[in-house]
Amino acid sequence: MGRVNLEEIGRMAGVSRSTVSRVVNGSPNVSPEVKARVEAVITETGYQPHAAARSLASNRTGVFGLVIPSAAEALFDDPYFGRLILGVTSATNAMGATLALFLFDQESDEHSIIPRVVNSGLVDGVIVTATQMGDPVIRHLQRVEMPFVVVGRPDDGRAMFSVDADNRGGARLAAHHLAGLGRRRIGLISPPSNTTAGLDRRNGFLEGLAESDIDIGERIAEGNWTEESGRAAMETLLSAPTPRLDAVFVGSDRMAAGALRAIRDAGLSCPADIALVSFDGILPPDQTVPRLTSVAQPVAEVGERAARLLRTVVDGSVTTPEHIVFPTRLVIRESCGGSNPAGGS
Amino acid sequence: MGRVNLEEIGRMAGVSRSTVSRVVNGSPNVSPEVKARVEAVITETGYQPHAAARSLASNRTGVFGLVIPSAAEALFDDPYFGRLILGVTSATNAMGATLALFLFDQESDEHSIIPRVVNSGLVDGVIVTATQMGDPVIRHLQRVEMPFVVVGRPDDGRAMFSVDADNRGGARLAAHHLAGLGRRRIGLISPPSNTTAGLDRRNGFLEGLAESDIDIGERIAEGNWTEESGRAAMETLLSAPTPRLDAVFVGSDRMAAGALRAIRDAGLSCPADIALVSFDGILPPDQTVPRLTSVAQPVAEVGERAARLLRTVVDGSVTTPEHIVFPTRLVIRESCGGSNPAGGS
DNA sequence: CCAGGCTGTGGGAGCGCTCCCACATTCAGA
DNA sequence: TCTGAATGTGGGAGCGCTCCCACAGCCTGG
Repeated sequence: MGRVNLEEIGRMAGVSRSTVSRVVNGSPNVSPEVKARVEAVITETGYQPHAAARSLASNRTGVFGLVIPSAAEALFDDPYFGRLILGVTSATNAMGATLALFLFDQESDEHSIIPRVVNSGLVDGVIVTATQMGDPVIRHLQRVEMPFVVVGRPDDGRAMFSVDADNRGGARLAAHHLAGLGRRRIGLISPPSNTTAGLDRRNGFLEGLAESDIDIGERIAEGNWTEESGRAAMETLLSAPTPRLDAVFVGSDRMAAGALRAIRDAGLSCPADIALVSFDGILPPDQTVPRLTSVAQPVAEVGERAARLLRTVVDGSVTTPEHIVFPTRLVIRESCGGSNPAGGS
Repeated sequence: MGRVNLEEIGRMAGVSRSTVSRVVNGSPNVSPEVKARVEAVITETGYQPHAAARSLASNRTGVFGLVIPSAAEALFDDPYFGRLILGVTSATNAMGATLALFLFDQESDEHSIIPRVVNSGLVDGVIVTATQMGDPVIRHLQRVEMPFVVVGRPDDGRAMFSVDADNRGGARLAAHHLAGLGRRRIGLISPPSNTTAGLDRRNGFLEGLAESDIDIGERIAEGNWTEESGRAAMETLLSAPTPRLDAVFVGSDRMAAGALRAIRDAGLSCPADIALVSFDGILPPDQTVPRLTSVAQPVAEVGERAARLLRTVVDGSVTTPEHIVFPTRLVIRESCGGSNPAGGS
């Protein structure tokens, strides 16, 4: 079962290299009998086209890159990236493509790897995630005209493709929900404001509060996605002068887990003293007490869609920038102290 | 900055294609002046060798595969895989290689993807993880003579390379520790026994108990790595006829989180009523109350080592199977109720 | 003084494909 | 009947490298 090539398959089937190639690639204009004969030989020999030869000749590799810049260490404690990868691989598997993963645990990696990847023809295109605003990776990709899709909302989004969840709308929902439960002294633990996702959740929430005629006053703190930062932020909010807040929106599940600890450590109860709604809907529900009411975003679907969109960009069937936004929805559990029409989980 | 090739670089530097190739690949027998001249042109043009052309000619791709078969969905809730990927990418980044990720969320993927990957010359070799005993993937890799390294202890390990953590030794430590704290009615929540890691942890623990002259009796249950299975297993142990156990070893951090919930739900306290030691040392400590005493394994190091080992296998500098085992160590926190010499965290 | 080795360089061949054009055959329409 | 398209097939060229051999020039030792 040593490697065979097109020529050899052709010899065995009594046709030429070209005809075998046409069969392999599903080109038209091959007679049914010949096609069947060639396919039989292919199955019999277990023939697989040589990836390098194919991509040298055709200038396509069938490999997509997934780029996760900066702070990889911290990121992997968040189930978000696992889910995203799962979504992307599910799409690439389905379309017979291969996923190459590029993580930068150090700034230096970024500068050495990006040029290598981009100029060596290793990948047909890349999916870029989790970029901070003004991230140089995106500018670099634009400059060299490598096809790419951004996961998230790019800060300068006119000239590129992106797939995002409706952070703004979801955060508004959270505000309305807390207001609807009668809470009035509502606080916010915002995700980092140097990311568009962070900004959108923050602004959407403030917008929602405004619509409910609630003034947030000074009850704003900011975290950096980590559990510890959520705890610290909650502590800050709790130490503010009275009256104490009676509800809080936390910009991510992981930060919410930290915030819950701070609430408990302060001798308070969630949801009785402080109602909490978070964002992501991604933590296994039973991992926290009480279980989190959270705005759920469809992370795996985002990844899947990004991969499929990238393919259309790569093969040129779509050329005008598309911005796909997935809806988010409020999943009500215990931490908000509100009603749960559906019965939970 | 359109693609330039070797020939063109050569023309610009006044030398031949071959000489440029020698410079790029660091071959000897290039005069210093010529080398400097060529390097200048390369820097100036930002030249990068074309990956496909190179691998077509040399039969090497510089791409390593990481294969994670079966049950990907569940797996990504466990920080284990994130850490492993981090370790692997850190090594591949350092050696200028690229990582291709192969996840099988469905059995069917496995059968369609493995042959494609293996026969298309897409990767130089693969790292295979988390295989159940008797997994066909490994046999397939052996049959086609694709270089590979197993993460974990292969059930039939004589003829292959592997990198593992000392599951058995770590579990023995756990047994000795609980025994040393004076606990006598000790139970076990074992990881699945169709994995070598599960078997090793189970056997190591039983071995440690035997060395401490403790009989485990009927106090054994088995989980499947998930938090929920840990909860269910603990429930089973607690519902057994008296006398109730006073300590338990849980085969993974995630299962331990579930077990803690079962203990709490039964109105019992950890560590006062039941001391608990788990395995992995991978969960952020503050994620559980009380914080877990756990046998820590160096997951990222395992991944890093596996990648480096794979490279030596691929380039033929190592040919006799090597089995690398990383030591594990007991990290004492609160859940065992024992002394913590180092003061925590 | 010359055979035989090293050193540095150039260029041919070929890796296994895809792309394109050439060509044979068939078939429709004028 | 003949022209011209549609259909099916073969083969040349070339993608950008690496590998290997050829060869010029120089140095060494008998």
